[in-house]
Amino acid sequence: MVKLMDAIVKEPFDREKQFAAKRRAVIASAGQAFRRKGYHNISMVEIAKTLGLSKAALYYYVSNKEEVLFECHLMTYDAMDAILKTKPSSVTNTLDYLQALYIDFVRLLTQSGVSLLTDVDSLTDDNKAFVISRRNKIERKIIRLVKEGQKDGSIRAGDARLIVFFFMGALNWLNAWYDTSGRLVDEDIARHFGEQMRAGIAA
Amino acid sequence: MVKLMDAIVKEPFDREKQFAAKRRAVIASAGQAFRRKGYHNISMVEIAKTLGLSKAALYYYVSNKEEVLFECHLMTYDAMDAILKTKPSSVTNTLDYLQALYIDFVRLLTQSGVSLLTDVDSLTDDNKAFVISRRNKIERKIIRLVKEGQKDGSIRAGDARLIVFFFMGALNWLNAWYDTSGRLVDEDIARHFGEQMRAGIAA
DNA sequence: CATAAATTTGACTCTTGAGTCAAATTTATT
DNA sequence: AATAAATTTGACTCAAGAGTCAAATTTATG
Repeated sequence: MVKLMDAIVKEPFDREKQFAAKRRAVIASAGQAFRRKGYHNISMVEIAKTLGLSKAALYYYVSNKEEVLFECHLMTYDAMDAILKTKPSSVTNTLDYLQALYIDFVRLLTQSGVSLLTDVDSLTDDNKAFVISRRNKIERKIIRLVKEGQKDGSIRAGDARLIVFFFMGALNWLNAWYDTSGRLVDEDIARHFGEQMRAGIAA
Repeated sequence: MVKLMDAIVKEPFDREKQFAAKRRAVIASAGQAFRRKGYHNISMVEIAKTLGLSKAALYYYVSNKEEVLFECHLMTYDAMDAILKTKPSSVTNTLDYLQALYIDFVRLLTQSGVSLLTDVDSLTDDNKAFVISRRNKIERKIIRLVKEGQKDGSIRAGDARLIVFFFMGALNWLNAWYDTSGRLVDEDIARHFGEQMRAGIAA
């Protein structure tokens, strides 16, 4: 068995970096599993074995299962925030910009290992609240963009919240079928989703 | 506490009907709970208490938890099949028909207690396969419709499968946020989703 | 190559929740 | 009211999986 963890060794040998990197690898790998089978259908032992570790070793990097789920969510929202920081490249209108963002979101979910997790209800109340607030923050940002687009005439009228829920739903659902329909090319999905999203809201 | 089960008494007194009705009530109530908190975050005891029963009584109607989840899925797909049986009312083109179907789907999810369940991975392999095959059947039917629409010129070109995944995703995701955003009116959601779906695929 | 810190492990404990069952209770019917 | 079937229950068993810990092993560095 190839031990995933071996790959991560950094050079001058910084213990903290090493540890942090392995920890990240643990979270990421667990995230994959959570997405594929669901949080409760995957055990810590399985997660450990996938990485070539024993359960006890896993707990050296992580203090409990829920923490892992929590950090998975954080990783995803960090990545989305990063995309949202991108400024509109030039004179494009809001619709164009929104479409570009959306395509980046799709790419994030298909190409990187990052996934939009669902099992929010399995989180502690505190963590759940935190994760939801981050999601809301992103949602609000996009809603604001839609409203702008409605002002500058590039996006058609209608409840901005519903408009956003619709296409963000399509995005969220991606993870549910993406794994199992291999014959679709990532970039094709991104392009197509970008177009269908745009057509759905263009003025 | 109001015992939900009391409401269901039928008249001439048919034992089988009575039993079947209560059983359905159990499944439906459990389905609500599954949707709200997730299959694994709700115990059989909780489901029982919601109905004013003890766990043991619950097991009089149902042989195990997984069976309940399975039947929830079946109920949903039955309802969707029923909608899909609706023939296009008159001379409308395929796009109009598809939009009408879609609006009915949204209504199904917002107005009735029926919900699109996610925890497919918590099912037995057999049941999982069965449920997925039913979902695929529905998906294929809709894909076929899209292709028809592309032929008759009402729907724009593009990979029919991706087109369907997109708007069905928006639909699936409804359940995730619907509960918690009460200020939206059901019929508004249906109308809006219908429009955005149509605009996204119209030729 | 000695050593101290970092990492890993096997073998545990403990909790939660699914599922069972014999006995108690309720109900429709005579 | 008596009774037989249907329904409900309390009090169990059992398995799975999360989390712990002292001891063993590996590793970077002098």
